Amino acid sequence: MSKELEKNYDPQKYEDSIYKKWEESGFFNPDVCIAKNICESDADTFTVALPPPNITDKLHMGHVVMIAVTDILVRYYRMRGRRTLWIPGTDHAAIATQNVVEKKLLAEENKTRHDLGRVEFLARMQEFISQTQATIIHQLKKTGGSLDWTREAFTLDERRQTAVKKMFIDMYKDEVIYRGYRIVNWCPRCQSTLADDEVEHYEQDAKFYTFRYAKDAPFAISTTRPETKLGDTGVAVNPEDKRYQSLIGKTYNIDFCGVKLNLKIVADSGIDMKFGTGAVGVTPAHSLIDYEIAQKNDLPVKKVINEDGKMADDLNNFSGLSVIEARELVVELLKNNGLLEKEEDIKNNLSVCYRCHTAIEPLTSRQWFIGVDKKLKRLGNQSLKERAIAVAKENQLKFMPERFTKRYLDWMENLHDWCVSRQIWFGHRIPVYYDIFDQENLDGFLYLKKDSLNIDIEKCKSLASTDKSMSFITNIVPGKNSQNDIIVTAFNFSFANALVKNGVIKRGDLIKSIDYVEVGKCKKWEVFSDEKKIGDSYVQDPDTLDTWFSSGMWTFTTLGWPLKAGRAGESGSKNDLANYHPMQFMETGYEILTLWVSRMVMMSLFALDEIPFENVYLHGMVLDKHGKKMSKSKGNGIDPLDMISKYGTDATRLSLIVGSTPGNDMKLSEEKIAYFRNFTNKLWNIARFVFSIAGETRLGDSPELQAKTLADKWILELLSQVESEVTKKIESYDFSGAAEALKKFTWDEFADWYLEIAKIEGRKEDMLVFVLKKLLILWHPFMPFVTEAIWQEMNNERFLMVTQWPVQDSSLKTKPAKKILPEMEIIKNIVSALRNLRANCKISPAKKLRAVIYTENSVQLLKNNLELIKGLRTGVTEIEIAKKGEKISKAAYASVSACEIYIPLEGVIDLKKEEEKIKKQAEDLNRLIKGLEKKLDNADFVQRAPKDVVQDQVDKLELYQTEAKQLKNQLKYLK
RNA sequence: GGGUUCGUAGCUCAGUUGGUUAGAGCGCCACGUUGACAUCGUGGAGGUCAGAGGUUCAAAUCCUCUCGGACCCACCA
Repeated sequence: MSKELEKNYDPQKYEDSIYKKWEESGFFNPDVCIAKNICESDADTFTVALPPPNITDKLHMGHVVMIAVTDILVRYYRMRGRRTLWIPGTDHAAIATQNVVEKKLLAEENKTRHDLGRVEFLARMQEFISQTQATIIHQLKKTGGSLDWTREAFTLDERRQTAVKKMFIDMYKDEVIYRGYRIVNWCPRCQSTLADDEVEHYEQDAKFYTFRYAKDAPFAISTTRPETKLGDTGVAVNPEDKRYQSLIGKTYNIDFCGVKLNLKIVADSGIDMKFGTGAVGVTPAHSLIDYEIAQKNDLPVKKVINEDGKMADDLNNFSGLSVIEARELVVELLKNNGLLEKEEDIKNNLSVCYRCHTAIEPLTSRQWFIGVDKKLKRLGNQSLKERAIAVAKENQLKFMPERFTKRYLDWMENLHDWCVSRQIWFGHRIPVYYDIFDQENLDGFLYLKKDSLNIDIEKCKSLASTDKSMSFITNIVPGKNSQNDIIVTAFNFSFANALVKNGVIKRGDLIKSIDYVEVGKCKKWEVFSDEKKIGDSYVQDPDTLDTWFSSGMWTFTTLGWPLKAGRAGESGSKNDLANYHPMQFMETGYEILTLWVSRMVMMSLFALDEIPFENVYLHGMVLDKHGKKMSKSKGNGIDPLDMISKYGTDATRLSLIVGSTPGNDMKLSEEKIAYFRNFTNKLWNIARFVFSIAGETRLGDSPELQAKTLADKWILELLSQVESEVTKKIESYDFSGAAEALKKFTWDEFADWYLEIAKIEGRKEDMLVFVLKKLLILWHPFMPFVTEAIWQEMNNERFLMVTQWPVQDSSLKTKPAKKILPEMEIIKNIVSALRNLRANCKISPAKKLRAVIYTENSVQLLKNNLELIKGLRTGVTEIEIAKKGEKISKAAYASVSACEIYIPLEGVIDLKKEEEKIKKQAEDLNRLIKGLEKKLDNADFVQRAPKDVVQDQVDKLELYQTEAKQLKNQLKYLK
């Protein structure tokens, strides 16, 4: 009785149930593998953290690449007996996710987050997450990644919150984190700061204005942004510039469009004398470069654009105008007063927010920074930047492909302090607290939640009138302050203090009802994580941390940090940090090398003084078949889940592996995926055939193997070659090459030759089962589902997933020999030649033919394998074999492997046509021969080239000459 | 402006330190359906390796330049 498989492999039928079985087996978890003796407790580790997909994402092809690549290695090393751990999780992606929910809120309820308030808004966020997070996790499981779900993490869950707080506090204590008043990238729409690399640049048409500030100004300046000139506090010139040298150091009081400017002329060698007028208005509050010039020259910083993208209060006519309106007004006034000297069209780069594409405003703001140049005792008196550079230079941290090391180093070397505070609500809130009743300079305001306090307004008014330093506002006009749409009452700190002192409000009640505080004005703060300490007296900083702060900690928070490291060699997740850090591998797209990878390195170095991972493999982008980026708006994206349900996970994954190289973009088409679906089906049918030959009872056994025939020896030899080739290629990250070598063996050798031979020779149960099993093992990392499905059908008790990878015999040659088992090659060559002759002469395969083969040395070999030659679809039913014989005329002739083959053709085809074809072939060959002869006549070549190369050429020439002779013979015999 | 990367058959791409007649899949053409597989088989046509120069006995491969595409970084005040 043989077991029968379905005619076609149906991935839908197997994938989900197999994944469930794997999960239930616990083998994704190294602790279970150790307990069940799949690996030793002190085996080498292979640890990876899955780059956590954003919770708002759907899975895209990039994710599948990442999983396919990593899963190949994870499964491979698991089968090799390493302690293998791959930790899954999701990322809260602060700004991105908040944007999605805010858009939704606006569309569905026409509300902003301020309408809801922080608590209610975060509740909505939570609601949203609970749906989307489940989606992405479900999708991750569909990809077949062998992830240890018992260790699943989320960048904003409770453990990560504890870790982030500790990290912040530790960094603060070491003065790596500091509070600074600096120029930052501000997105007026997101109402938040952005990191430098979250800003994108687009070229646009702009006007370049050249003008004098006023009639009495002794210089003209040029700018594309005249409105910012309201904030100028200086004018910079090149110290070499003779036009302005005499002015350096002087100060001018100027009326610029009705606004008083106090401009000091300073020298800066960075100024290009040839560009514009050679004099640059310095706007410290709204340009990074100007800010730096201002710092060097002690110029004051004057902020003229507010966080809402509108002009500041004290600019008379300009106040409250948008940036664009202000620009138009400035230009108009300049024109009216005859101050505008030039107006040119130029191209310049507009900076926009990478999330919402709103133009960003550089402006000064009080923010939290990570000082990358701060020397740290814990890092041997090196800075984060220095250590992060050193680990890459010392090759502790390796990149694949290597060229990305350079990009990493370039980026690191130019790194500025990193602004980590974000003015959004969704994320890790900064653990900084302010006692607003204990501020030396109480000029800040606090805004109350709508209807949160019942206060006697009249009483407040009378209280306020007693002291000039106290003020309060009610019913603020919406829009004047970006935070105030819902605010009806605001106090300054002095007034709040007075209210508490006079018993109008209880301190705790006041703090509870605060919606927003201008903590930027506070000069004292505390940093701690102690919930009890917070009590009723502190206001927490409203800001949250840059999303990369927490995702930068991913590699060690997923292993339990800040819990103690635990004990290496002992099982259980409490020992993860000791057992599995640093990780061995990180796989991600090259586009976030700087955004994320570099941050993980710094965070890990700070927390543990260890690199987060040893190897970084960067994959390219998946483009559509025309080489365009896949995007939702273009609608050219290929949805991996559609592909998975249509063609199966294995085919989808393989299509992303074969034909792609690390670091390079790849084009993907549905046809390519379909091709690999065909291949999974081919493998399935190989198994189906083996099952039909070998009885069911035998499938589970590991038969004692006996190679009985030539073909048996040949296929085993090939198999062992391919084993070592695949192993080698996986370890050197050549997944495409490994899969191709395997595919070649599977399809071109095993299926096309050996299975056909098996049908003829018969009694191959053991051989077929043996090779099939090996094939399943070798294919498993690449195609986990179909291989496991077949394995399970073979009644194997153990999972294929934890079956041992064949251990390599190190004596095996690394390069496959050109010809394995020459006798088998002779047979194959003859079969090919027979097919070839027939096809060339366009003889229908149905037409039975007779052949005559003359051979000096292989008579016995051919006679032994006569049935093979006849049976392997040559359509030759009668073969005469002899050492030598009489010449045969009017026959197709071929000579391979020292065998002369004749197929009498009289009455079968048009002999004249055939003759012409052969003549043409002979001409081509002669050309090759002449070339080769010339090469061998060249003394330089013969002397200098390696001997084996020369020998190759000599052999080749001989071969050609023989072939040429054969063609002559062909002509001869055709007549 | 600085840097990276790519340009190989009609299409999508391999081609590892220079060394067989530059490979594969799709598509195309011809023939076929044989005891697993039409999601299949056999055979074939198709390339001056973007262009020019150089190094070398030997270049798709190394160097220089040009053209064309993609990307990264910096940035014009």
